[in-house]
Order: sequence, then structure tokens, then C-alpha cells
Amino acid sequence: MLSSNTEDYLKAIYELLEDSGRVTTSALAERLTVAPASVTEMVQKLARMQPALVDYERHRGVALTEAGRKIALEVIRHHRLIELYLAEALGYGWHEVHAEAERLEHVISEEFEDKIAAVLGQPAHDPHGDPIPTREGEVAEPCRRALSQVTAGETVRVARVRDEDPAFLTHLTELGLVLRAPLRVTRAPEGGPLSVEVAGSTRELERAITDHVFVEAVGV
Amino acid sequence: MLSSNTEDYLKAIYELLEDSGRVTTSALAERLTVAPASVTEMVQKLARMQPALVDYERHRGVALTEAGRKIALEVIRHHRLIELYLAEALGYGWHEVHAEAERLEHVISEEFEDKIAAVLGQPAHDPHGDPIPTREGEVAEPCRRALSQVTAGETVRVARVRDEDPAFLTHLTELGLVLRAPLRVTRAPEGGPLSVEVAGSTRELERAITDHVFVEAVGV
DNA sequence: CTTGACTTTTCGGCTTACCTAAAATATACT
DNA sequence: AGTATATTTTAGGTAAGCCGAAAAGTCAAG
Repeated sequence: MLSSNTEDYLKAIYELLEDSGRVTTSALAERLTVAPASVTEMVQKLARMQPALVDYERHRGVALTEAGRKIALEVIRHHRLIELYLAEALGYGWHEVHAEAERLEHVISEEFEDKIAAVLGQPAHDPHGDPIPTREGEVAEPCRRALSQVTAGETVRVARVRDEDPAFLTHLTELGLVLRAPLRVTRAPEGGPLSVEVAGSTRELERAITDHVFVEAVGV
Repeated sequence: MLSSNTEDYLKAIYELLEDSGRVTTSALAERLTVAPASVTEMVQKLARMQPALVDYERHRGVALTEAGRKIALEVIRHHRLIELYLAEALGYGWHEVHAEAERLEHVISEEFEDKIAAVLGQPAHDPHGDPIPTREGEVAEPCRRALSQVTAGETVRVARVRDEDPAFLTHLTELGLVLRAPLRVTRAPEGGPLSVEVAGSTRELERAITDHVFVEAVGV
């Protein structure tokens, strides 16, 4: 059996790779709020395991092996299913689910996983729009089109939000930028703040927001 | 914040006290499946904490302080609420709930606790008939009348089962001895096996069973 | 009241995961 | 290319919990 800790490292490595393409010691240290030295140590251990869970060469960053990726995806499946379950079955808001799921993900059984997946109807996405991996370790591509890249005149829909910070998510909710909300971009000046029509009113949205909200074409 | 470990020790101390009256180092070691030496060490630590969670003098056994009891009851509340939630909301059998709850109890938030308690309608008993402590740390007396002590001719109802062993619980289910099942004792020879009429058929039940099934008068 | 059996505690050691400080390596700039 | 800056790794240490073996303490039976 793997420790919660090992699972957290693998998940963090997967997620860093997913949304920044590279996994450095310091990035991992920051995400896990531990000292860089601790990361080096732990990563070396993961690389020495049988089977190895990461590929690692000093000063060269880290990557998941197939075995490591499999485990990461299983933990992520737990996390996202739990988030959705908390939202759907227990009335949690999308800003509250992350912290709770973060702890539950390490302790639920496969049976629990199966039962909530069944209750939820084998869902494909969590409350933030992230794809839920299958039991077999397959994941759909997450939506990658940032709102900041939409051109004026287009009508789209919120498909995913990157950033689990409760304050940020609460703020988005106040703006009407909730999952699946339709919106129309009215002005999109070069590099400047977008004007967006959402939930009946028009807002100016800064980069801090539009870079973290991903959208898909309406009707998909 | 207390470690899961600390919580497990406090819970075990509470439960041993509850159903055998005395808490020895070796009993605790057996229940927690650790070496006696480890128990001694840990108990000393609990006694040194600020505030102290247990009263302890060498060779004299251990007892909970008010602070320790409070924590034990909170963990037990978590455990029993989770057990009931798994049974009611996710269709777990009463033989499956214990193992899952054992892990979940340490990681859920107060919010989670409140939400499932609300969904369940502030329940008073878990799937084994054990009373669920309140948020404030009060517990009802568990039912203490063993089936083995019922006299012939009496009609009673299963109110509680002591023993979380899945095989034992499955066996009880097969016998029709489920929670709240009404039953009638037809013969109760001195110290011998009871004859019991339950779910339409009559069975002979050995001591191993009748000592672990507790009953209450029908109509309560 | 002494002895032998059992229980409990102490002792020295292990593992996991963390830390800080110092050393090694990499990168970036002139 | 050579040096300053930044990142990463090594080294030495700490805290929780666990262990087995040996010492200490308890208690019942003779």
C-alpha cells in the first residue's frame, strides 16, 4: 500500500505536467508546501521503487512512469468523483469541495468509488469542469481554450475553471461565471480586459480571470 | 491538530471501557494490533499532553480525562454517522460499513458531519444499534440486555449487535437476526443454547451468538 | 512470605517524512 | 567563455510511531 504522501506527490506531478508542461523540484515544493530538499528526497525514493513510479535524473526534473501515471489517475479519479458527489449529493458549493476531497481521496475503497460513480451516473466531469478519469486510467482532454483567447462577438460557455482557491471561485460565482454558463464576448481589445455579457449584465474581466476560465463553443 | 493515531487510541480506550470496564495495556495492544511496548509509549504521550487526554500511572491501566473523552466521542460520532450514511445512502450492508468508516472518520470536516447528520435526520443509532453521540458529546446508554439472558416465552427485538466482524454479521443476516427483527425465545435451558423463533423459523443459537446480540422489549 | 508466571515498562533501534545549511550544478548575461 | 545568480542536491538532524529484548513490577498459590 502507498502512503497518502506518495499519492499526493504523484498527483501533484501529474497536475503540474498537465497545466504547465514541466515539473521542477521547486514547483513541486511550492505546490506541496514543503522545502525543495524534501522534494528531492521523495522523488528519489519514488524513482527507486519497484516498480519505479517516476523517471528522475538529478537536475533534470521528473516525469511519471506508466505505473506512476496509473496511480496518479486513480487518485485524481477519486478526487474528482468525490468533489462531484459532495456537490450533487450533499449540497456543497464548488468552492468547498476541493479541501474535503483532498483528504477523502486517500482513504476511500474501490467499492466506495464504484458506488458514488453509480449514484452520479458515471459522470465525465467534476464541478470545476475537469475530466474524471475512468477506472481503467483513461482521461479525456481537458478544455484548453482560455476565455482570454476568445474573439469579440463570439458566444461560448464556461467549460472549466483552473484554480481551486475558494475566494476565487466565490468571486466567479458572484460574476455569474459558473460552470456551463453561456456568455458573449462583446469587446476584446489586444491584451486588454475583455467585455463579456453574462447572466444578463456586461462586465469587464481582467486577465487574472480570463486566463483561468476555459470555454467551449455553445451547442457542444 | 491530533493525528489519526491519537484518535484511534482514544476511541479504543473508550470502547474497551464501554464493553469490558477495564483498559489494560495488553487489551489495548491487541485491539490496535500493535506491540504492548508501543501502547505504553503512546499512552504516556497522551498523558503528557496539554491538556492531558488520559490519566495514567504505570502498571495501573489507563482512563480518559474529560478532554480525552470529548475527543473519543467526536471520533465515534463520526464513525457511527458514516456507517449509517454508507448503509442508508449508498446501499452498504451492515457487514461492510465498519472498515470504510474506520478510515473516513479521521478525515471528514465538521461540515461533512453536519451535512450527513441532516440528510439522515439527526439519527440516534448506527447500523449495529450503537447510539450516536451528539455534537455536544452526549451519548445514550447502549442496549445492554444480551439475548442469552432472555427467559423462555418472551418476545423481544434485536436492538444492538456487538462485534464488527463481517463474517459474523453476514451469518446473523442469514439467521434473520437483523436490526429490529422481532423474535421469540421458545426454550432457554440453564446455560445451554437458546431456541429462538425468528423470521418464521425456529433456530438453536449458541452462546457465541446470544452473548453478542442485545435485545429490547417489543413496543419500545 | 516466597516463588514462578504473567504483564508492563524501559531501552536501543528502525522507518518515513520533514527541515536548515552548505555544497554542487545549471542558466543566463556580458 | 567566464562569472553571477538561481536552482537543486547532499548532509546532518528532528519528530512520530513502531518493534524486539531485557528489566521491572504484580499477584496468586503454595
